[in-house]
Formats: sequence, C-alpha cells, structure tokens
Amino acid sequence: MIEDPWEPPAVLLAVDLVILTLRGTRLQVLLVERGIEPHRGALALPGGFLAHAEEGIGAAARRELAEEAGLEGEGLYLEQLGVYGKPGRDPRGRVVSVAYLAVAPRLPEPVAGTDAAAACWQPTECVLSGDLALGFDHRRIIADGVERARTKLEHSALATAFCGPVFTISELQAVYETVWGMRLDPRNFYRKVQKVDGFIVPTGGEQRTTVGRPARLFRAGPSAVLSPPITRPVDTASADSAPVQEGEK
Amino acid sequence: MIEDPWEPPAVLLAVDLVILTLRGTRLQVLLVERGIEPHRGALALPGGFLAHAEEGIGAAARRELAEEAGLEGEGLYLEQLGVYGKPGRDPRGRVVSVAYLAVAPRLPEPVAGTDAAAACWQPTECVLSGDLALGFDHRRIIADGVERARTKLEHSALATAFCGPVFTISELQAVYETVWGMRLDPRNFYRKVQKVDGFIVPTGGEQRTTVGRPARLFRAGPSAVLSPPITRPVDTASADSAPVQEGEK
DNA sequence: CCAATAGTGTCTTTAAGACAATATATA
DNA sequence: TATATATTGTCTTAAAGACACTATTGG
Repeated sequence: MIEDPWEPPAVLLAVDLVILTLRGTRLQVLLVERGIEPHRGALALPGGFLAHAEEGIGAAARRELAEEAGLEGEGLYLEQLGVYGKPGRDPRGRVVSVAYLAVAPRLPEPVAGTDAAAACWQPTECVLSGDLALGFDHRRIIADGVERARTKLEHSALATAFCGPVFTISELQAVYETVWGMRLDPRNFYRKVQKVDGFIVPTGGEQRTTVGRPARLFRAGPSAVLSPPITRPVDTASADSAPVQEGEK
Repeated sequence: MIEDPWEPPAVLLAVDLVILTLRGTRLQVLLVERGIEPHRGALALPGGFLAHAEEGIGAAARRELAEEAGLEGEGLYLEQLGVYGKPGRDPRGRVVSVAYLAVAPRLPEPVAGTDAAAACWQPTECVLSGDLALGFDHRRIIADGVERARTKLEHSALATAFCGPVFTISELQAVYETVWGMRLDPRNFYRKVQKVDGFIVPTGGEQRTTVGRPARLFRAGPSAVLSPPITRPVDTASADSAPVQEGEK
C-alpha cells in the first residue's frame, strides 16, 4: 500500500536484568535506586541502553551486570527472558527492552554503579505483592523472571547454583522450597534428588548444622538437564480457561 | 565512567513470523520470496519493520500476519519466541528482530504481499536440514519455533488447533506424530488423551475414514493447559553436559 | 533423657508402555 | 471373505506421595 520512499522508525534498545539470589530464607531480586530521570529515586531493575550501535545484546547485558551489580559474567547463568516494548513505557521515547534472567548463589552486597544511586536486594514477594512500587513495567518483568526460575528448577540443575560448592540435601531442599514458595517432604525429596542421574554426587566428609544429626555433603553433578525432572506439585489454584493470546509485553 | 552528554544508539526494530501449519503429512512453515534487498529473491520469514514509532510490537506482528500472509490475527495463536539482534545480521544497519510464533489449522494458499514477491509453504524438515537456504538467521529462528511448538504440544491444547472443529483421535495423534517427528502407539494414545481433563470432549456423530472401522468424533475441550501433560518420549540422542550460557541470538 | 534433623523402608496410587483381543467398517 | 483401523483390556514397571521408623547429633 505504501509506495513512498519510507524510512522505518528507530527505537532505543535497552536491556534489563532480573538478578535473583537466595538471602536468608527468601528469594530476592537486585534493584537499584535510579539516579537519573525518569523515575529518579524510584526502585527499578538494573539495566541500560546499548553502549554503542555494534554492541551485542547479550554483551550489553553482561556489561550492565558488571557495571551496575559489580558482577563479572563469568560462570553466571544468563538467559533471555523476553522483550518488553509497549509504547509509552518510557517517557524518553520508544524504548524496547530485552530482559535477561541471571541467577546466582550468595552474592555480595551490591555496589552503587554509574546510573544507580544505590543498589539493594529486595524480597521478590514484596515486589510481586505490590508492597514495593517499581518504575516502568519492572514488576511484570520480575514476575516473568521468577516464574521462569521456578520452571527451570524443575528441569535443570540450576538449584545447585544457589548453593555453595558443597551442600547438604536439606540445603538443596531449602532452595526448592524458597523459590517455589512451598514446603516439601524431606524424605521423599531425599530419595528423589539422589535418583536423578548426575544431579548431585556425594563427597566423603560430613557437616553438622546448628542442631540435629550431621548431614552428608554433596556437590553438583555433571548433568545440566534433569531426567527425570524434579516436578513441582500442582498449584491447586491454577486457572483453567484459555490464555491463548499474550498481552503486549 | 561516562561523564559526557551521551546519546544511546538507535536500532531498527523488526518482527519476524514463524507461521506453522500441517499440510498433508508434514509440518510446514510459511516463507516469502523477498522482493527487496537484502537477500532479494531468497526465501525468508515474513516480517518487517515497525510501521511507525508508536506501533506495538505485537500489533506489528499481527499486521504483518495480515499483510504478508493474508491472515487476520483473529483466533490465531501468537506468541513471542525471542529476540534476534546479533550485529551484522542485516546489512541495512543494526536491526533487532522480535520473532513470533503463530500456529494454525489448515491455512489457505498464501497470497503475495507488499514486500513479498511470492509466498509459499515449505516443509520444516527441508529448512532445518539445510536443503533449503534462507536469508538472514531465519533457519535458526525456525528451529527455535519448531522446538517451541513441540514443547507446547506437551503442555497445552495447541494440537486441537491443528485439527478441524471436529476430529478423530487418530487425526489428533497424527498431529502429534507429525510435529514431534515420531510414531506413537495408537492404543496408549487413545487412553491417554481421554484421561486428560477437559482436553477433548466427545460428540454424538461418527465418521468413517477411507478404510477401517469408523471413529468417534471429538471437539476441543475447555482446558488450555493439559494436566497431566502429554509427555513426549525422551529423545535418546540428547546431550547431557551443560549448555548454560546461550549464544547471542 | 529430650529435641531436632538425617536417612531408610514400605505402602498405595497413578501413569507409562507393551501388546493381546475384540469391534466394525470397506474391498 | 480379507484387510484396515478403532476401541477395550490387561500386564509390567516406574514414579509420586504419605508416612512409620531408625540413626545420630547437641543440650
């Protein structure tokens, strides 16, 4: 229909990082207090625009990971989550953001970065419940990231990345319980994780926790994909009708 | 580190559509012969740039669906597949493409559209095996789309969308066999699909195929998500070591 | 001793997969 | 009749989940 010489519109491409970790007994997400407009002073995900026109998107994500979170991408689990580009989501213009999910074991206290006045860990439950207000559409992005992490726990060995280099089965169970937000039977969990081929391998030593019988130590096994998967008990409060068409992200 | 007033680089945002259907006994994908540079004359996925700076990304996908494939988005399964933005993938500049997956029952012969000299269905196996050369990185995008469709068949009622309004269990099984690329036992499949709550519901009539005993007819049930899922038999030739970090798409 | 956590065994239910057997159409 | 497909039934094995029970520490 269009016969004219026509120039496609340009957009600004950003990356946003959902960095999840376990602190204490809660799943927490790294947030920064924005030092610049828009949403100056509000909490938001770390992220930013491409540094230059030739930068790869994944490279930009790893750069922001280092700049805003002080984390070198080495060994970090990093995965594309989705694209969020609804018109009007950013007052600076048409900004399309590619969200990445990063997951890591006990991370240090974050350092304030270039564009961030301060960085801090916040429990995902506070964010998802709405008790904590965020800039942009970042609450939605975090919700998608948490759901992705929950699913990945079922099918990949991601959970061991939340633990230290050696860990007890109880500690591994605590990871599942925290991320999934539900309690699991320790006895069935014990048998189940040991049956999964290459998931965890025993060590020689032992360790005692604060109380009770000491527990054997394990390390992460060679398998990255779990078969059979560690299935999450069905959430009885799940919808049934058809969510066929996704909304604009 | 950067103190100067600095402008983030702009990129061109495109959408690409992986439109899958069943034609005959094969899973086929809609391709267009490009009428403009780059890759003029080559086969590629339908798609294009945002029409204007305020157009939603999903809206652009639905517009291209109508323009290039002659399909109005009504009732069509449409889902974000991923972002493909490796520098250098398009000679026109820094182009970042959001891929969408669309799946539909028997679609009409496609019509040539604005930027497409011709549109045609091609078997995914020819594309994935490399027998059919494609422009850009579209072979990779199609591979991701087919894999996504295979997984969705396990957990959603998507398969019924490949069938007509009423169908036999054999026809439903043929959908699974074609998309998954493997044979299934008809007797176990028969019991299995009927056990899944709300997946398919029986009708009153009957139908005979070309040969053999006539089969009962069913229609799609109310459930969009299958529990338990229709699990795909494990591909014995699957890797085990860690594919933790994704490549740049 | 008691409290608390680690680890084992056992039972029931459910699902997957192999496959025999029967039913009902067309040629 | 033969042939092909549909549908039912049965058997075996594996996995999930509930839960009793034993083991080993610290207080």
